[in-house]
Amino acid sequence: MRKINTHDFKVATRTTSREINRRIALNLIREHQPISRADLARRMSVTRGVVSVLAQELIEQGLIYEGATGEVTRGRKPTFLHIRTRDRLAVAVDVRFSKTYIMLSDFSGRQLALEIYDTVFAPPQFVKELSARVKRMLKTQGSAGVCEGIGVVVPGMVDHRTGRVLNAPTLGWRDVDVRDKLAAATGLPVQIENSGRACSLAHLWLERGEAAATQSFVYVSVSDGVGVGVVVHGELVRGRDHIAGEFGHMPLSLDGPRCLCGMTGCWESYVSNLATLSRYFGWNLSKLSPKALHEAGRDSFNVLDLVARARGGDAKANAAIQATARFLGLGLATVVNTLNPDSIYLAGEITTAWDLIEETVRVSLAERVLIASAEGTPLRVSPVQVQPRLRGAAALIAAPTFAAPRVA
Amino acid sequence: MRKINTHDFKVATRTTSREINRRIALNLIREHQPISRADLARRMSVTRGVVSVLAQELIEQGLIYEGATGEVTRGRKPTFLHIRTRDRLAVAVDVRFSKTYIMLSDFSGRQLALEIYDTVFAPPQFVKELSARVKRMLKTQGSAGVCEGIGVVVPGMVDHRTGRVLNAPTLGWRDVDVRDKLAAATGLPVQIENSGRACSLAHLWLERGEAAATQSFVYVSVSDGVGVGVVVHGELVRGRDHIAGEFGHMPLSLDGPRCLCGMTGCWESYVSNLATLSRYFGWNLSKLSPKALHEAGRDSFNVLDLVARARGGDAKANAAIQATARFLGLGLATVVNTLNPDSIYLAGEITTAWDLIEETVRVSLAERVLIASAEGTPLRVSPVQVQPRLRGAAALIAAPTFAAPRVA
DNA sequence: ATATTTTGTCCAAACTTCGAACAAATGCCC
DNA sequence: GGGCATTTGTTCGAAGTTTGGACAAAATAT
Repeated sequence: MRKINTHDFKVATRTTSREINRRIALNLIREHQPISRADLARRMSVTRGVVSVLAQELIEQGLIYEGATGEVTRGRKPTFLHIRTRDRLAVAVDVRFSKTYIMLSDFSGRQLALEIYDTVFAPPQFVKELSARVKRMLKTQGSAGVCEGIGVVVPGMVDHRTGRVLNAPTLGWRDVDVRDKLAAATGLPVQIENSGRACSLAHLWLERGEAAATQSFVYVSVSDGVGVGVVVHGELVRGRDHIAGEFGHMPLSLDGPRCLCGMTGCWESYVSNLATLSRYFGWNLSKLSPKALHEAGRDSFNVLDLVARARGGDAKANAAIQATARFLGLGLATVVNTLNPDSIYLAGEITTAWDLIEETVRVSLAERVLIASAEGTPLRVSPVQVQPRLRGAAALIAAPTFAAPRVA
Repeated sequence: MRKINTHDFKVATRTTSREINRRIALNLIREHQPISRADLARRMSVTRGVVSVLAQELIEQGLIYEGATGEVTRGRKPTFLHIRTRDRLAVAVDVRFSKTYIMLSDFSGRQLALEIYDTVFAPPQFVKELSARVKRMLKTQGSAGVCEGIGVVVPGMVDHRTGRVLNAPTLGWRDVDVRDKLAAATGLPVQIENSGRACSLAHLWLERGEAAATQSFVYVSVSDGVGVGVVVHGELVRGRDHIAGEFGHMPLSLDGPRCLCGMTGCWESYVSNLATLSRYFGWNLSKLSPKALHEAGRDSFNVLDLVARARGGDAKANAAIQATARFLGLGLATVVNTLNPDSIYLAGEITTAWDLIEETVRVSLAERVLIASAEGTPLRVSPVQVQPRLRGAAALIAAPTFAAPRVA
């Protein structure tokens, strides 16, 4: 039950009904393709006549196409409808401390090309280098279709509306305009988003199958920091100042370990890769300088190695991982108690040890969850190889095509 | 940008546009009444012809009525349209440990009658007593209009969909069916909701003026416990297990004081009325038995008295209040970091000392908020006398009349 | 008195969905 | 092979919408 915003509403015109139904049809085709008009009509509970017109319009708009005819036991063979995603392209960019990733993707999130290079930090050079590489990639690899925009994912706080990077400590960026500069250099529309939120967008817009059914979920990505994307009622929550989802900096204990953000006791300071490694090596985070902390995090030995040692029987490694798992669960309990999502998705290096830590996470989660039924909140691990950040960047461009029309 | 739920959508029919626009018109009339058709047409950017038809239908449905003609400098005088709320009634019930409150309210949340009696705990007797009183109240005071339902607010966890009280520790209720029993006894539709969430509903649906503009806010009610209602994009978040909003039990420090819920270090255990009083009297909560805790909370000396002493120059009283204010701000920081609402509304006895504590709350909030702009999140105190819980109960019944139609 | 302005209604045009009829395509049965 | 049933996809009139403009009514300004 949504309240109408009397300061920002949209009245229905005589074409609104058609717009709504066209968009519903598009999403049903996306989910059930290949699908016939008759089948679509049954799913929508409208007459085949209406679907015929809707399909015609979607074909004219280039959003779907007619494919082969299907087989049925009796009667006229249906002509199948398909989503046109193959030749609609997006460039996805993931800027990280060490490397910048450029992926050419189609609108279904499928990877067509991938390029990795050392991140350039100075914003003007960053834009110059990136736009040159994007243009080259589109020239050599983009013959399959038309590129409709560039999605950029940044580890830090981003004002998605204005396209400015408010604060990305690992890159050393403060209030930097990336979107407009990059748009000017490439001539393509650019969208920019925080990495945690981008991952949730990837899940919301590009995931297929049963996972696509949840309209309210939280995506928690644990790596150098803890990135979180919150999706409520099928919509990403960005918030007044575009910082919604920063669960990483809620306190587990106000006087806990020192966090990179400058505060103490943040969830992130208990579960980040650095925290996990610190437990193993016995580092005292509060005593290390910020610079030393960063270098420690970039060390050649990382959490994946630690997981390997734990699997190899290293008890100390396992203990470090289990401790992280425990704090992961305790923090997730707050996510469950406050947002009570349909499910929680986890990503990051530590999740490669999911079989080792699931029990510990669940037990500690249950410890601080208020009612028993909420202990059953599904926890799902999103596999590392799907590159949620890059897919999220692509989703920034692809999503508007499939979103519900704004109404009332 | 909302994703369409392909498993639960609603196609547009030929009457959908009209439904949408009728509902928009209704809400605009509600906000700007008295308002003429012509003015409404300008606000909606549609022709007066359309508004004429919409208004006619709303009149036939009994949702609005024509009032006096207005004054205008030139031209034909407009006939004003008004919302019909005076003769549409709801019964609001607030069940608390000591007393049960019954309010007869119109659809604008205005109080027509109020009855207070000692709470009956045994569920069957509770329903019997309550339904008898409701019926009597409607007979004696309800001549002004038609009662369209009963809204019940309970201090505990509630499954709003099934109408069951999952767990209300202060009442000693576990998995009790209230809604259907009460509906059967009175013959009226019954809605039931948790008190924190109900307060946010009151704010969302019954507040007038600028406060009504925020579509994303958090309502924090501090009394025996901490009740929180989360509204995102104009819609209350209930969650998978109907526990969304339980910020009261997120940890500030995992090894903090014992909470009534059985866990330790919950925000509630730092800022509840009991916690504030304990600081003043030097109680050790962890050592008191649950029963003693309850009795301490029911003592004759309460937070209002403590505030009075602080105003009177009692330094110890002031210190206790300031400590609570500090923890209030630290907890609110997590609300800001995770949901980043447009504004936060505060209620409860402690807010009567807002002039004394605002600075402390703001400073500690700023301490743990991630970016400077978010420190400016408006904190507003909702005055005690407006009875947010009872208004929330009324909102449960009144809201469906004004909600946006479900579409796509 | 007349002109001007504003409100509210009315009507044809354009655009929807809805329901039913119809043509096309295919398999089954004799 | 011919008829029949079944399914798909299109077409068309009916009914419900907004759109844009015309028009009457009502009130003030000149």
